[in-house]
Amino acid sequence: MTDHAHAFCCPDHSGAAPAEAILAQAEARARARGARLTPVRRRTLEILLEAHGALGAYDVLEKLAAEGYGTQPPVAYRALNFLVEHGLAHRIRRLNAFTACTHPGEDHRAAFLICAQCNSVTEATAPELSRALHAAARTAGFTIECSTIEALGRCSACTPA
Amino acid sequence: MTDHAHAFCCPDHSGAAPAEAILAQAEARARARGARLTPVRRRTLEILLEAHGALGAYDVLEKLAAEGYGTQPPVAYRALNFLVEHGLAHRIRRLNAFTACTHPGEDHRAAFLICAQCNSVTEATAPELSRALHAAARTAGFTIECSTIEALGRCSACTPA
DNA sequence: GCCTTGACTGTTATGATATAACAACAGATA
DNA sequence: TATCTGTTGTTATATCATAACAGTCAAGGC
Ligand SMILES: [Zn+2]
Ligand SMILES: [Zn+2]
Ligand SMILES: [Zn+2]
Ligand SMILES: [Zn+2]
Repeated sequence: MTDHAHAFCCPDHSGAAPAEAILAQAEARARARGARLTPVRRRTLEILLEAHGALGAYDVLEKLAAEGYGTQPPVAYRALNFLVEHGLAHRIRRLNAFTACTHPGEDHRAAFLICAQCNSVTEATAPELSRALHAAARTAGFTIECSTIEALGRCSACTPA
Repeated sequence: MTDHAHAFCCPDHSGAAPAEAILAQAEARARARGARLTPVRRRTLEILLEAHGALGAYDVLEKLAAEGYGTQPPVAYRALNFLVEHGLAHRIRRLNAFTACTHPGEDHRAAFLICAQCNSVTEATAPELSRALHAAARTAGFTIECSTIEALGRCSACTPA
């Protein structure tokens, strides 16, 4: 499990309310792009939303399998990749894991803040950051297609006051 | 092979000269930190420096093994992790690969520009970028310990004029 | 001198992550 | 109906990474 059991660690998951709103947004976004949020895909997104922190593909697979979906790795990877391609989830490379996008619909270039203590992953929208990266790339004559920004450290809940 | 054979693709490797300078810097830096740049470790760094683009651990292992060093994965991973820990190499997470640091000695937080066409990896020092990331984190009450910034796209050599 | 210690290198074995290739099916379309 | 496309599922395999243990060697204490 890439997950963890700690309570009240993830600011974004302190209430269950936003999950439904995010699912509705996701549904709308998928439809708008001509993509189908099929049962496995939707359930995969729900699983990510239910999780505190990011989940590994095999963690997701375990849950899907237990619910009667396919039992083999491609089932999870396909659903996860679909979600990532459509901006409904993000891949956290440092963790070899995935997390639901906390604000789908917006066209965002986010940075991920990974808490080394409670494993929570916070998605920080940072337009300035994106701008700085593009500027640095331009200086090198490099054209960015996509980027990954991840930081490891302590979240606010895990930082002693 | 994570490597590639394309000629004149990597601006940083167009001449062989800098490699020796970097090795000398690396040696100095290691000694200054009380670390030993042993034969395997040094050779591993050389292998990374000789490579265009980043190399996977098993690519490095293959070369080490061919030269009489150990033949098993831990040999490569240990040397690579040593180099990363001492700032002499970097891990490129998107590629599951490693690249030599092109300017060891400086205490830098770099961004990596990965060319999707020629596989070259350019290390861009970007103080503003680092500053923006720390600012974004601070807003979220997050304290950064270390960070990863990687961009995928086209390098200058692979961009049609 | 000789023994202990700690860092280093090598091994075997295993674990964790990810994809290729193929078969079956369902809804859309002509 | 026949066909096409996208989706799901499977088996098998590839790729990346680490745990645990054994042998080597040089430095420092006795
Ligand atoms: Zn997002
Ligand atoms: Zn935390
Ligand atoms: Zn560097
Ligand atoms: Zn290129």
